[in-house]
Amino acid sequence: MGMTMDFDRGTILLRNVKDPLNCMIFDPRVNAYRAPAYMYARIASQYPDVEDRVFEKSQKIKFSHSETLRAYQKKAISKWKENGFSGTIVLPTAAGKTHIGIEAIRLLSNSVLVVAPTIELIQQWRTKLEKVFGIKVGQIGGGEKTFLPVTVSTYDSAFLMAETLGNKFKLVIFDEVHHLASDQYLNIAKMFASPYRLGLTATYERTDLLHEKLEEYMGGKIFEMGYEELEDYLADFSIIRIPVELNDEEEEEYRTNREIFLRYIRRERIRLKGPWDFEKFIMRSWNPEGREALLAWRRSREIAFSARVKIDTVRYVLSRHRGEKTIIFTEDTDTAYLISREFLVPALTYLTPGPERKEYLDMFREGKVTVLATSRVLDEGVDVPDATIGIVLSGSGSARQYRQRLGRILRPGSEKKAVLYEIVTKSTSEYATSSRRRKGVPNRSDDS
DNA sequence: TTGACTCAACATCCTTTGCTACAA
DNA sequence: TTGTAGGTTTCCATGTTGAGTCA
Repeated sequence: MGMTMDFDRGTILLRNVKDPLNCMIFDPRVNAYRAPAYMYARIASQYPDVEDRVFEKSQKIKFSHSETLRAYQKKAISKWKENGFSGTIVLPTAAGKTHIGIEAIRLLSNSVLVVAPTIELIQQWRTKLEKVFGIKVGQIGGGEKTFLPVTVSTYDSAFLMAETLGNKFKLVIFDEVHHLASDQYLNIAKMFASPYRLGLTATYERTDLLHEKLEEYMGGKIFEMGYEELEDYLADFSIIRIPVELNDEEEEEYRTNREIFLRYIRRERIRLKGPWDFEKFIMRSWNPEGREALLAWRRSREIAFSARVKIDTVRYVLSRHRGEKTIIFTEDTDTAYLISREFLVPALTYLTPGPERKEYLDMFREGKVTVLATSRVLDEGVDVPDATIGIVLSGSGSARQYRQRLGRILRPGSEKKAVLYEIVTKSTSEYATSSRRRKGVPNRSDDS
């Protein structure tokens, strides 16, 4: 009796195993060994004589198209090849990650699933792939369930259908692969048998360090290039931090609230150091004092975010760049709408319905409006027309968000010098937050 | 198909000096 | 002695999105 290998709802089922590997667990219900599907390639190479029924007989697809790649893109691809067609490539937003994906697909000429976080992104991939290869591309997610040898899908749908999709694609490409590291989505990587894997992102590292888990499933980071090395291709840019002062009233209120918060954590001996410590604080705050401290912290943050003087500073910056395309980023929706009312510009938040969003973005592209106020919606995923000026009015300490926002004003081939302004309230915790997020981003700042 | 809901998942949320037990 | 690591598995709130349901 020869050994056989089948795909069974996200696992590999192995029968007649003589010497099982560590990753295999005996399942008495079916009298066979099981291993997570992602181990497929490793198992297959361990047992050359196995009868492999995991994938349907391989359907080589001919993709007649060759991309002309830039030098660094070629290098990235060859690294991926050297690594056995697996691993993650890290490139800034504007560096043409799609081209790399297309080249990867052409290279393997096999069934492929492209996974991306939003419907908009998978549609972009779909359109692009259909155009480049001249084929029909399937889509799973966003109300569709058409399954073809080349298919795009959202993370959500790929997760929901991993049991049935896991043995259909030899290659999986994860766009914005840092999402894959989260709890549920990681199951996609585990339940897919695909031996070839490509991750793409501009921001691999996560503050919660979960990206370390991607090593096992995606083959780790194999190529990285930052903004500095891309200089030749990108618009010239600079970063200017503008410190502003709270007015007396705000200062007073900020202090009061800050005190309440600090007093509590000092008394409870809560240290806020790592990214998980804040969770602990929340967990331990199931009491009136804790709640009060939490609310106070929230209030103080709010004050720093929406300081009156920031509005005036925005006015000043706008006057210096009249007519240039400008995006104003905020952390909360209220401030985005405040800016919208104050300067009579459109505001884009998660509350803005789809068609309206499109309309605003079109107007911005055509230059009918030159200023957009937005919360976090434009941070990732959406195809935003190029802007040359960015104003970060408030933001989190996330380096990812910061880079993404910077990426919004750094499109290749642009002649104009791009400027990112950061308006930060002095003597509040916002200053530290600002420094935290700047880690790993080229330091081209002049504080003024 | 659209449009409204609801629900679930994800991401961020931080900066400082205090205590205790253990390892080097 | 001096340094350093250090247990709750979950979720105060807000923002954002995708999937699913039902009219």
